[in-house]
Amino acid sequence: MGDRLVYYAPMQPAENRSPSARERILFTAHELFYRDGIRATGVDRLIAQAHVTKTTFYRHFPSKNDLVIAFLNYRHELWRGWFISRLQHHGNDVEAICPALSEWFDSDDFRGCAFINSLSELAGTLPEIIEISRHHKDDMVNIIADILPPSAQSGKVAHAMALAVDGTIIRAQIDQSGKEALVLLRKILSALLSEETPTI
Amino acid sequence: MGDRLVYYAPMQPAENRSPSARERILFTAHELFYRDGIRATGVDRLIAQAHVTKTTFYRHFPSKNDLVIAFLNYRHELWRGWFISRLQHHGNDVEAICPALSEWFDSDDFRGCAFINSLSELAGTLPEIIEISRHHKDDMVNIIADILPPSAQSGKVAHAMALAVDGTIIRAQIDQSGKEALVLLRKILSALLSEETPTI
DNA sequence: TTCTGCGTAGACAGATCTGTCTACATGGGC
DNA sequence: GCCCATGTAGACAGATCTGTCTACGCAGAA
Repeated sequence: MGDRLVYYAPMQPAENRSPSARERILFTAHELFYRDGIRATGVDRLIAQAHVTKTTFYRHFPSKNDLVIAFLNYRHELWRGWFISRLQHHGNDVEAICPALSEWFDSDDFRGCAFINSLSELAGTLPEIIEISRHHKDDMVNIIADILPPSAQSGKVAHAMALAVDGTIIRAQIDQSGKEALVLLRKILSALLSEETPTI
Repeated sequence: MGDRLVYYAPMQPAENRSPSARERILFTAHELFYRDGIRATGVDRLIAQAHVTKTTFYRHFPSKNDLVIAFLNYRHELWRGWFISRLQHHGNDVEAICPALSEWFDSDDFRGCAFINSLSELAGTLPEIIEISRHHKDDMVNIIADILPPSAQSGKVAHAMALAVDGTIIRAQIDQSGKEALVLLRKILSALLSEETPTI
C-alpha cells in the first residue's frame, strides 16, 4: 500500500508556492464538506481552518452555495484523475476497477461518493448539484468505456457497469467496508462481460 | 396507473380513528424528512404541520434524533410492504423488479432512497442510521431472494441484484427519471440470471 | 504618489435551530 | 374526588448559521 495515491493528496498547488487564500478555502471545504457534510460545516469553521477572514471568504465565494459548487467541481477533477490513474496502475482493464475502488474504500476517510452525498443533502435547495452529479457520472461511464474490450463496446455495458459501481459505493458505505461490496461488483462485471462475449 | 399503490399512502391508522398525536408527528416527519431533508426540516415546522404542541412533540420524541430513527424504521416497514406488494402484483419474479421500481421512480415525490439520503446527511452525527440502513438493505436482499428461481439461489445473486437496485435508485435520482436506469438494471439482472442458469 | 488587488481584524444583524419550561384542560379509571 | 395519561397554549434560552459591513495594511504596476 506504500504506493497508494490518496485521491485528495494533491491539496497543494502544483508549483512550489503557498496556496492562495482562495485555494485554502477550497481545500478546506473539500476536506470538511466530504468528511462531515455540507450543512454540518459552517462558514465560520471553514474560515478558521483556512486561516482567512470573512471578507476574504466572501470575496472569493459570494455565498456558501458558490463554494459548494466549486467544491464539487474540484472534487470531480480530483476523483477523475485519481480513478484514471489507479485504473492504469492496475492494468487498465475491467479487472482494474475493483482493486482501484478497494483502495478508496479502504482509506480511513472514505465516506461514500461526494456527489451522492451532496445530492441527498442539498438537491432540493441547490439544483445545480444534479447537473454536476450527472456530469460526474457520465464521465465515469466514459472512463469505464475506455477500458472495455471491443466486444463490450455496445449495449451500454459501460453504463451498466457505472451503475453497478454506484451501488457498490453505497454498499461499501453502509457496510463500512468494501469487502463484500467488491465481491458483488466483480460478479456483476463478470456477468456483463460474459453476456457481451459470445460463447461458442 | 389507476391501481398504483403509492407507497406512502397508508398515512392513516388502519382502523377508522383519528391519528394520535404521535402518529401525526411521525407521518409528518415521514413526509417532510423525505421530501426536503432532515436538517432542512426544523422541529417548529413539523410541530405546525402535525398540529401538536412542543410539549407533546418532545413527550413522544425526546429529541429530534429519536424522531429520525422512528422515521427510518417506519419508512422501512412502509417501503418493505409496498415493495413486496408491487412485486406480487407484477408476477413475483425477477422480471417484476423493474416495473415495481418504475412505479416509484415515476411518482411525483420520488427523491431517492430515504436510507441513502439519511446516511449521507447524518451518518457522522447519528451512527444508528448505519445499522438501520444495513438492516433495510439486508431485508431487500431477502425480498429479492424470495423471488429468485431455484437456479439463482446460490452465489449471492440476490445480493448482487440488490446492489444493482441501489445503483439504479441513484441513477434515477440523478437523471430525475428512471427510464434509462431501468434499462440498465434489466441488463444487469438478465446477465446475472444468465450466469446462474446453465446453458446447454 | 496613486490606484488596484488582495489580504487582515472582527463586530454586527437577523434568521433559524433544538430543547426547557410553566400553566392549564380533558377524559378515564379507581 | 383524586390521579394519571395525554393534550393544549406559548414563552424562553442558548447555540448556530449565513451574510454585511467598517477600517486598515501591503505589494506591485503605472
